[in-house]
Amino acid sequence: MSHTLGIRQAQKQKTRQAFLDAALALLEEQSLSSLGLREVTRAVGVAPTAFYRHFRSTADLGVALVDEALGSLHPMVRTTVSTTGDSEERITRAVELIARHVEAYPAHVRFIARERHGGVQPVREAIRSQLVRFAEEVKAELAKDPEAAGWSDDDLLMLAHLYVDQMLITASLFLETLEAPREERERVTQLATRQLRLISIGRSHWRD
Amino acid sequence: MSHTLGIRQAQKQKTRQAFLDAALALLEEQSLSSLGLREVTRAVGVAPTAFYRHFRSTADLGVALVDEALGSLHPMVRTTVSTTGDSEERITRAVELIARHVEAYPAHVRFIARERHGGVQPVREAIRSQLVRFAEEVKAELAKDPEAAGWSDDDLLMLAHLYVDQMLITASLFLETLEAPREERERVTQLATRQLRLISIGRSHWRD
DNA sequence: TCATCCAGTTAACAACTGTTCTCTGGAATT
DNA sequence: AATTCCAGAGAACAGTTGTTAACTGGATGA
Repeated sequence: MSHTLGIRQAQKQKTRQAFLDAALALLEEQSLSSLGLREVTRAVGVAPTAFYRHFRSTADLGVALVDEALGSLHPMVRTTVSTTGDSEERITRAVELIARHVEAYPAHVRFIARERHGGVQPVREAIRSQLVRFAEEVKAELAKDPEAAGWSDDDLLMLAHLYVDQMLITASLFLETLEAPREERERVTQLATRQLRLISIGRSHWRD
Repeated sequence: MSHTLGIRQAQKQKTRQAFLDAALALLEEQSLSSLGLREVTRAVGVAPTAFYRHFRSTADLGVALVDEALGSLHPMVRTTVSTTGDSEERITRAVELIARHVEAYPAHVRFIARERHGGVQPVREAIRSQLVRFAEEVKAELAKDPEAAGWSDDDLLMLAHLYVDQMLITASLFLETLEAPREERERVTQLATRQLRLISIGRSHWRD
């Protein structure tokens, strides 16, 4: 059910996407709070005033970038944590999936890591609410596991947050090794795997 | 052995500290990469050119702030992780210490959390190297514990990094609840405590 | 006491910023 | 075919930015 957009709407979405792409590129070497409106329009090749047709401010643009970077990631997270295979299998699968994602969308990952605690409040809030959603989804998957028998809701959510934070830490570690020899990337893989393994062990002995 | 500084050097250090304080205050609502030199001098109440007598650039100032925020924290971390009391006792002690520190130096903590993945490379590097030092120190303390028998150096460092990252996550959580009712702060305390407990359980079953 | 030093000042520079108002030309609607 | 709509352009605004050069006056060391 794809409703064909008019020529006008299509062009508008195209320029809007150009804004997002240009901003993301510029944000590899600075923070959102120093990103200028004119800077972005210059990179897109458009008049400064055109910016206002799409965004109220650079903060607004930032919120849109959060949606682009995290919005489409929810199904992926769900299926990754889903209960197929044994613990060790799931861990290596998760770490590899993070590595692939960082390689495929480095700018998105960098943006999220940078602005999660960055200087623009609405963007921080947008990221925070997405991460809370992730944690809730992970919790829902964890609850399906037979190992979760006897776990309180609070404890499940606690573990889910631990996993989500660990995911972000691992992603930003991979980011740093993007231009490093694969020996370094292997080291990060091993580290993240063992950290997840330790958490997994703690999980299986929690009820004691 | 305190060598009395001349009037001149004393004044210089005083204004330098005024720069650091003013910058830290301004950085509560923005990132370092958007902090202007004139903005800082205006806040200090001094001519723009005076800035160059102390720092080459705002990035340089940022590195100095990293030292101020983390440099004096090493002994505290050492004694916190040190092996006195049982596991549960150490955990509650650590969480409370983090809470106190965030309350006492919120701006420092915010600065570190913000600029750890921020847009200024030299500052990121400075923070990274300090965190590596923390991890090494935590590792050294962990090694003293009888529970560390049979642990490889790599595994000890892996656990140490897990603790350091967890420390930062907890600190930034407390930061968000600074102006919230103490009910919220209590919730964060409980969450952080249980996460550390789970890690601790994983640690004690690691050798299996 | 006198010459040196140097933290902070003053003035000026070209370049840049966000935002407003007015205009245009092609798509969309009637 | 005639009218409305609206994404983007153009020009102008008052303020801001980092950096340079030449200066002042009080602390410093001979």
